[in-house]
Amino acid sequence: MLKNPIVLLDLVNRLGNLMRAEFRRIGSEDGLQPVHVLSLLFLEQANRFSNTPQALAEYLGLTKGTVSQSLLLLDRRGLIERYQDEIDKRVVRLRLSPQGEAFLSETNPAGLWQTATREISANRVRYSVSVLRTILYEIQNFSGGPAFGVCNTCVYCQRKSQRIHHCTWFGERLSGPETRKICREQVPKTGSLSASD
Amino acid sequence: MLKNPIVLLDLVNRLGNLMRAEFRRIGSEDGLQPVHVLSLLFLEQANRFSNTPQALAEYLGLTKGTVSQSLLLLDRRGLIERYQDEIDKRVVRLRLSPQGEAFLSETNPAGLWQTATREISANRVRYSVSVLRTILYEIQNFSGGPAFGVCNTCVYCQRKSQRIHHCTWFGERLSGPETRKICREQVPKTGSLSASD
DNA sequence: AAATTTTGATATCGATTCGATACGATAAAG
DNA sequence: CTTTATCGTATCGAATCGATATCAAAATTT
Repeated sequence: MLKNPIVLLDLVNRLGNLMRAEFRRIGSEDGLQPVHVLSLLFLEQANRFSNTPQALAEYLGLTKGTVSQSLLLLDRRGLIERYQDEIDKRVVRLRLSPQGEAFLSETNPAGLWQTATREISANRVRYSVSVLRTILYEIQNFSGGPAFGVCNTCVYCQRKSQRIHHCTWFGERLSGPETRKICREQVPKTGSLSASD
Repeated sequence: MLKNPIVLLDLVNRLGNLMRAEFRRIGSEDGLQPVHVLSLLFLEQANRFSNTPQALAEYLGLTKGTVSQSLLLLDRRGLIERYQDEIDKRVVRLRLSPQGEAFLSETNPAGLWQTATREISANRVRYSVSVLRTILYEIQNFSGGPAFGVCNTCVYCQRKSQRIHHCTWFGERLSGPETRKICREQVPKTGSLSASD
């Protein structure tokens, strides 16, 4: 009999393929490839420690050279903006341009997914998220790359008061909204990996 | 706050990207691209109603022309065998060649995934499978393509006796092992979508 | 039974991705 | 100050991929 983890892998692959096809459809009107849509979605979610070409390359599992080309295209189309980092001048920071944000809100690449998950209870979604996140974290352990988790489920994220959080990894203050973005240095709290969070 | 279904989508995308990179690594020694490894994995699992170029194209979310090229390469490398269907002579059937099977067993493309899921309980895997399968089925409803589920969780799969099953869709007998492969016409039983199966 | 339409698969072509490699600029280490 | 490492970009060749056209077989209609 097929081992259940393999069935799960098959589902992840297939859902990935389907969403890839959906992103292709979404982007085709504007001449964008799936990788471009994925890049825009990433930049929408990445926090200020993770909005670099390098981080995007790790997120997509591609080389930085390849990603550099995709970013060039997005820049030419005016969908993203690139600017130099103040402190480390080798680093390029990325953000969505107003057009990029408009593209996402108009096309809503996740629309199909949202429709498909409408009837699924929040509990079941949360449970699945915790399982997949555990797997992601394990894969990161074995293959070295960052896991890219949501900031507020990270061991380094400390809540100082109602509104103020602090990241003990980067040693910086975080606003509330910032703690809901995804970060390349995220290390999940053990509690956030269980089904009961 | 980010809606949980979006977090789940992000995880599926990211895991898909990572496994894609892993498949690239696996195939690189033999000059195979990720899509080729995915194709071999599909053929390993597809039942005899689903081992055609068309089904593979739907599974991968690619056009049949594109898939035809990939299959040509796999054929040239001797990893798959193609043969004409007896009844419908337009249809080409696909199967792994001995070399193809050897490739999968030697490289074990799912190895990283198996390692990463080792510590996760069978229950949690099953639960996640049921959630993702529900989503997959919903996406199929909206976008038209087949869902590719495991045969024995299908409404058309009837158990006649200890060893004999029957598919009321294709109207053919099925052996036990056959009911554990994936089929393009699979329609999940409602019970198999709940968390309690 | 003949003509039409549909379906499965392949071939060709151009655009684009992607990895490998090399390169330049900045930062860090010694 | 020299060396080394890191981040990003540029170039090139191989390969994917979609669009379109074509071919053959089956299904449908007339």
